[in-house]
Amino acid sequence: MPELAPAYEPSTVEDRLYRQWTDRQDYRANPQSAKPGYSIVIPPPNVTGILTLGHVLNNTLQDILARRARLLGQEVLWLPGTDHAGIATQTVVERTLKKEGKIKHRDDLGREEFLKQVWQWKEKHGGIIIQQLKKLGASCDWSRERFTMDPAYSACVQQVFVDLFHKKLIYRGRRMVNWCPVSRTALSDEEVIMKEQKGLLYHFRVQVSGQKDRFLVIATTRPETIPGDTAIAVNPKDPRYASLIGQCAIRPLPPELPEAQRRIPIIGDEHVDLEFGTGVLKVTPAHDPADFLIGQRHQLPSLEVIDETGLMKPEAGKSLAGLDRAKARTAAVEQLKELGLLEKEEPYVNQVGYSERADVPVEPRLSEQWFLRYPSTETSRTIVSGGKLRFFPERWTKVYDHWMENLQDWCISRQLWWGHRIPVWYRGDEICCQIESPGADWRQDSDVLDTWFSSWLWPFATMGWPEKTPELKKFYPTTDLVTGPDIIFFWVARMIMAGFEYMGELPFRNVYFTGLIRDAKGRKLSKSLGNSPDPLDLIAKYGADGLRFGLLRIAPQGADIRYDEKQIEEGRNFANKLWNACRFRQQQGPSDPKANPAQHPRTPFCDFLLEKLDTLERELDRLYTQYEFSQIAQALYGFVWDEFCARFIETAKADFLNPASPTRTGTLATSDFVLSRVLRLLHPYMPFITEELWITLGLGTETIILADAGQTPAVRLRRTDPKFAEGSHDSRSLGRALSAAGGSARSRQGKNSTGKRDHRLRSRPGP
RNA sequence: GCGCGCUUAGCUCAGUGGUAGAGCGGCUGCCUUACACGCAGUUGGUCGGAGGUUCAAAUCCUUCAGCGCGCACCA
Repeated sequence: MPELAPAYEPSTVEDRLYRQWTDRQDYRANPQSAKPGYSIVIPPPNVTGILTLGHVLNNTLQDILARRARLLGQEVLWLPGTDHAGIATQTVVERTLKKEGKIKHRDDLGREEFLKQVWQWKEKHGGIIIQQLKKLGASCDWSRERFTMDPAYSACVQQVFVDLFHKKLIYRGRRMVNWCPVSRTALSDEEVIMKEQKGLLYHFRVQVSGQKDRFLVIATTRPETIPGDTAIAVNPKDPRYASLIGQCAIRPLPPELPEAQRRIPIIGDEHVDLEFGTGVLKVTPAHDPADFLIGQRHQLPSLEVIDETGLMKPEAGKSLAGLDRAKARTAAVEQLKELGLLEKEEPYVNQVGYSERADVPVEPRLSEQWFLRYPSTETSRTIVSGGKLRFFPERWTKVYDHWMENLQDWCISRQLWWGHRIPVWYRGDEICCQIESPGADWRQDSDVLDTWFSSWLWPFATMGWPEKTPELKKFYPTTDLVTGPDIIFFWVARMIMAGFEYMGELPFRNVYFTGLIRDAKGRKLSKSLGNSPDPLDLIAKYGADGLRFGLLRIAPQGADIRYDEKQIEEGRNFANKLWNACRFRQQQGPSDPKANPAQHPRTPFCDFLLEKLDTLERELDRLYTQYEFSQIAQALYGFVWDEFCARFIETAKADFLNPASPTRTGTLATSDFVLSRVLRLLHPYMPFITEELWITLGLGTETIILADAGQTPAVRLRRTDPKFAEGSHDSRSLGRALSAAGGSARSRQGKNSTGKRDHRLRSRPGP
């Protein structure tokens, strides 16, 4: 038995053990197994992404659940994989090619050649995050790694599209969508982030047609869209303006146009708020969702003045044409001033939708897109509100329910190249929805599908659907899903609906929502702020176990996490503490893997520790059912540090140092028994160090991964000292008893020896 | 505007009816024969404000304030 080093050195252990585990296929899931199944599908990270602290948190939690399930004797499948991440990946590749001077725009390469470049990029960078997860100790079944653009997976996506099309849940329509002028694609409502914007509210006058002195004053935040106005709306109940309904007004821009072409109707519409602004609304059906609806109600023409890249079109007039939206705003205001029509401008704060990826204001835009009317909505809603599919923390059920109650059709087409091509074919006026091309003279729809339209199938498409595979039989529905609340609509809700629609079953039984990791100042971690530590650096510095344990100990359920490197250091310190407790045991002679304290005379301290261990296990069982991961870490920390090291080991020294002590064998047996249990309890959180100690101490010959299987019942003891046991419920009185009985050996010796170290004291600088 | 959450020691947070807790930090002393990634001590809070229920409230109720988040077609 090699002697343990004085300090735990993760770097000498981790890679070696991980290779062993992989070589021995300890993580392989066997669908034929007789054991009860336990499964998790990984939230697939972006294929070109790199590991962040958020991933560390999320995947450590999954690893804990998976390893715990293995120790409880379950057949575990933790299914890994990556996501093609349409917009994100395409943007990165396009930007890189531009930076290298190879292209100015992806059109320079053409669709086919560009896609070749993306695949090359994926091959080169695609494996990085997977390798990083391995460094973390993730016990995924890597033989089943999936990618959302695998041929089999793509076939699932296409099949689902075709199916929903024929069910008439997918349709094509010319509608107002969120348009990102940078990515030049439509977005779903979920990909738009509302941001508060400090702007100005401009009041300008429009002349009522045929009445030289009659003006209406309109308040707007977007004067650049005036050339696209096709009506002026007032509330029919508004006594100020009702009489004007049916008349016309003269749109001021573009001024060079003859007045007849700028004459627009004044209409009455309930949507207009009497209280807001002046009570008069300009209606731009082509560039505002609300105005679009008004336009439909009144059969107004749509006049597009902004193009797909966010530049003003010629229709906007000669002084605006070609300008960017933002610049056009100032220019339009200048024009109004020159025309003497600008009444006033006042500071104004409003909410503006931003593109999640490109971080620019989205432009509401009228275009031909594909939409999905969600399937299986009722079941999906009640399964959560009825508590059959459980969310942790529970409050997210309300958020989910509210969204499900107000479902809007999902815009699923994207004007991108990287993604699943829409399986729809055209020939003249004919349209055909099927996977294979109907013939050479048919042209395929050029759009691809929203990335989430593929990931919503993840729980079953990764297990071989639509075939009835043994994997699906054994592992679907999955047991737990661990993810962030930020994708509750994007992903979680949609997976539930897809699960019911295609498997007739919920996709997972429990969802655990993690918190967001923030820095010490409470800011989100981000690359641009430079406050985002590299997990691999942390692993190098503190070990994977230290990182995992340190982070988990401060990750409260349902709340954001204030990250501080100090806490990872704590994790490392804890690993070292455990290491040394085992090292000390090792120095007393070989351990007995079958140690049974009940068969030996013991001290009261042994009994107290054994009782504490029972309490700990019961407590952990309870906490696991509640997904209270930080409390589990806290309980383990307290047991190892305070109960085992500070109390038990210190008192055990009396036995260890005295070979003649009658309770020596009992103390050794207690030590072995407790360590054997504690290492297994700690293993889900700290897989590397626990395996290393397990094998080195000889507590088991095989891996600790599959060590328990529920085979170790608690040892029931008759109290060696009833009086002591009665008092033992009060840990404080025990602490006093321990001190009296001879604890704190180190401290006493330290004090006793101070006199002998006068030379050292003297050598210090004087007071 | 609607909804949700948070506010407890200097910091980060546990604690859902019964005499205020942990870790870190601070301070004092220790290289001590498992561990200085450590040990022994010690400091520290009228539990955001106000009101109420109760024998008893950090905990339940009402209300106010501050912060954060989600949803929303007031331009």
